Amino acid sequence: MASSRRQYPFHLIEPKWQQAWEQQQAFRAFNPGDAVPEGHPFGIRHGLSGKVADRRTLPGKFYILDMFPYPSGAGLHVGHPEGYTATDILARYRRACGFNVLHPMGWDSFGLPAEQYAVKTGQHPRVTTESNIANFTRQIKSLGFSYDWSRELATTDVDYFKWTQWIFLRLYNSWFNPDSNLAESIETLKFPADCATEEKRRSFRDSKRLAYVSEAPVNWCPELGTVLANEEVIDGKSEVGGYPVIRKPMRQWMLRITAYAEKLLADLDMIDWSDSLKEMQRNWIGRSEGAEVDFKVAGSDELIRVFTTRPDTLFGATYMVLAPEHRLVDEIVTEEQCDAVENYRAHTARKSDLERTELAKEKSGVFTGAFAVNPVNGGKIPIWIADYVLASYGTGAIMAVPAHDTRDFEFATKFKLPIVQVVQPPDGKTEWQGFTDDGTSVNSTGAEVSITGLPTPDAKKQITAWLGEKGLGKKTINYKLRDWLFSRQRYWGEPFPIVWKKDAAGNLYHEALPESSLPLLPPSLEDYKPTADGQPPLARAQDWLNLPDGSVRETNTMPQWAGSCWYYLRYTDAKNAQSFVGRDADNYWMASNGRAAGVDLYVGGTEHAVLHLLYARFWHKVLFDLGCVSTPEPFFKLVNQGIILGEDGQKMSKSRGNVVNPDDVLVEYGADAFRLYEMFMGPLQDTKPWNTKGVEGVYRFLGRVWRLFVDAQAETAFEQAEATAVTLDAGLLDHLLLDGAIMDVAATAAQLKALHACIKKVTEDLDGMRFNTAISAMMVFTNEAMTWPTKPLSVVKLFLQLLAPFAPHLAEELWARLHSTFGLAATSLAYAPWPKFDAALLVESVIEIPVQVNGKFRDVIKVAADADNATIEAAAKAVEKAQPFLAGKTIKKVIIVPKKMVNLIVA
RNA sequence: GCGCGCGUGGUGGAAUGGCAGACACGCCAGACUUAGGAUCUGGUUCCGCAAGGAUUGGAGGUUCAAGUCCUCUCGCGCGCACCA
Repeated sequence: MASSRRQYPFHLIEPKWQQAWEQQQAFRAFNPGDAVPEGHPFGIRHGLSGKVADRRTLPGKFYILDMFPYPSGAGLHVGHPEGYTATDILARYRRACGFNVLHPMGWDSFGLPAEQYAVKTGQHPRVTTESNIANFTRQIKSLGFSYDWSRELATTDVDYFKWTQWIFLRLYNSWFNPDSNLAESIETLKFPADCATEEKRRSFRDSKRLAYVSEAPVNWCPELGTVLANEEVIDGKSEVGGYPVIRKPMRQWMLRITAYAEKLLADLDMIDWSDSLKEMQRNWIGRSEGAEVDFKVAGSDELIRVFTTRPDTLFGATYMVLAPEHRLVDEIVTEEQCDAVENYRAHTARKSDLERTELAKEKSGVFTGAFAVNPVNGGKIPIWIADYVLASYGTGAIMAVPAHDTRDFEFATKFKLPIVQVVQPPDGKTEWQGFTDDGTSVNSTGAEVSITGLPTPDAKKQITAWLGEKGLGKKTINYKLRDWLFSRQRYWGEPFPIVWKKDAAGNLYHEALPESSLPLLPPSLEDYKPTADGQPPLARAQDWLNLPDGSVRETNTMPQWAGSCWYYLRYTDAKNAQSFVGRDADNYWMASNGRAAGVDLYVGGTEHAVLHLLYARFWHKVLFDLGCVSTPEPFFKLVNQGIILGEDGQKMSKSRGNVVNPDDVLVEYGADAFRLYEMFMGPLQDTKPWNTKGVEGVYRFLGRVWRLFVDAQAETAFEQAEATAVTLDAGLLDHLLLDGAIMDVAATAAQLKALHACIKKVTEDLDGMRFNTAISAMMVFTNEAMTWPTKPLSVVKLFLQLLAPFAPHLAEELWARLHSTFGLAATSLAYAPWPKFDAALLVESVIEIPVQVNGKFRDVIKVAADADNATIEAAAKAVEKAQPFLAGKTIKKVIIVPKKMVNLIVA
């Protein structure tokens, strides 16, 4: 701090305006039906002051959303405000353009760290969470973001998670009807004829719900005493602490996201996300088209169904592989092979999924002793088990075509299994062994069917059709996407509104609580650890757990993703007590704006490219099918901000000691400089290193803007007054006077041109989210304006409007001073109409045109803007610097691009 | 391995197929100054005294004209990764 003199008194200006905005609720967004308070700047701008707004009188909406943060104990890092600054600039810009802007902030506040702290200290997670939220709020507010804080929410708010639980009940009470291709109420489900008893009907219904129960292996960490999400497990160890994690089957709640695989894939086409992001979602969904084919087991009635994307290679199937867990393994294994198979299965069962994939570069497997019959040619092929076939994908069994599949090729090579060519590569030179691309079928003729000679796509079609006719197989689509494991054995999450009961036969079954019983609060506990026998912490609360009628509550809680799946909807109607979101609010804020629909702009880190964004799209689509929301997609345009690296170009981390704390930067340079620097570093989407010298650069720019407006002598007086003042308050700013060169005079043509060039550039760059070049345009303007002997009021005023979204505090202060000095009516800068540039002012009468000789730049000529080609050609030929290259040569051709350039082609 | 993206001064980065390096950092020189780590002015891609030449990872190509379009290649980053 002591290192240098302040460029300008941001330490007084910034708190002053932050308070003013808060007092005025300047950035409150109004819903249809809201009364706009008398004198609110939004009301004044739009003629709604003191009136009740409705859809007809409200201007068009613009919904700009940040991914809400998890309020960690570490506080904000410089990566958070990068996206927040970008959205804030755009929110302020859109407001100035006349939109009704929704720009909210909230907290993704359930989560493991607060719970682990609770386990260690006994401190209730809510206490930790609230103090972290308070710290995040302070930091975010100190940056001057124009959030509508009246809509603030936290996923841990009872009024919020009540509705998260409500949405869960909607999922629970719905099924996906393949005929309508929609989620529907479970009441519309038709029972098959054999569902005679209530038990059977219940079990059938439960098997169709979008939220259902299954036994699935989970990542259990005995040391931490908790289950971890897949993304919390790295190399078989817990991300926190590095303790071993084992796979353990447990009763789990699942959400049937796979029912939406096709819609989640297809609807990517209607939204404006980056190609790479869409690609990540497509990869995750992993659609693949192929066929299911049934193979008979020789000497048995059993059929083994395989999935293949290459039915055209069926004639080349020389063996078959089942996943070790495949249910038919026990049925078909021969006595001699029994021990070997059992050993192998036991061995793979001990491996985690990770070990099975990453460590098993070398193929392994065991022969079962059984054989299958290839349906196309009757050939007997051996059946193996191997862990390179996954039980969870396709049918858990494959036909192996070693000639044309890399994995099968490796396996066959290792175990000396036959390799038969059935595809000829298109060019004769390519080796057919291991050739996996399209080619022409060969050696593919059987007694009943032949595809020899057909190109791969035709061969696929033909063989699939034949299989279908014979009832041996059919065209199938498979997805990598799995159903979503939705339960966690934790305390600090939403409890499931579910109870367990026993039927007459003593079988457990689940039942939803009625909506009227929501919210279901978690019990208070002394100890947040799981029980000794591994039950989730909620099982400790006996009073809570056991209901008077003998039923028992579900003890799992929902994962952190649950709350973030719908928070953007709640923001539109954050205080609604009757509904998760009101129909009018949803209709207004999520309306189409003439394009797809939903949130107009969503900005956040790429780490949520798949999980959060896929989960939220899924919930949204279910709610859409059920008629609860009006749009099929939640987020129309999505932008990922890049990562900010440390000054050393490395990822910021405590251990490297290269973490930049926004609080420190703010003390030294102020919020406006911080915001400006975050945007000036480079394109929003890029990864880029922090550089404190760069902050100083934009800080100096703000200082130049300050000196453009403020009288130098008055500033010296102000500094002396400040030095002797007992208390520092904004009143000291009244010592400042505007620079005398700012006058209410007509602007020169050059001044107007500089201004309007700046308006044009800043406007276009804001529309394209090119913040760095917009800032550079304002620097260019300032550098030029510094040289002006007089600074016309009309020009510098408009410049402040351009600056306002970027450096709102400084702009507001100078705006207010300008208005008071010239006796103008005080208007709110935040709602002042965005300036329009006048293209006529940018037109030059004389323009410079580059002259090239043989495509090489030699000089520029100055000609009238409307000069004809003959004039330009003559001028170009006369250019002095071109003469040495023209001498003694004939000009063969002259290329003139009007107003752009001249190219003289010589021989 | 597959997919996506990116390679421009000492640095961050600009450039609808038409004057490469805007703007900023850093550096150099000067002015003001007791002082400068404030401010202001000028310079700053490389080679060359200059004229001029070279130059956007590398090699080809298309074009009157290529950082920009095409092909190949090298390097970096991200994502997925035995998905049949």
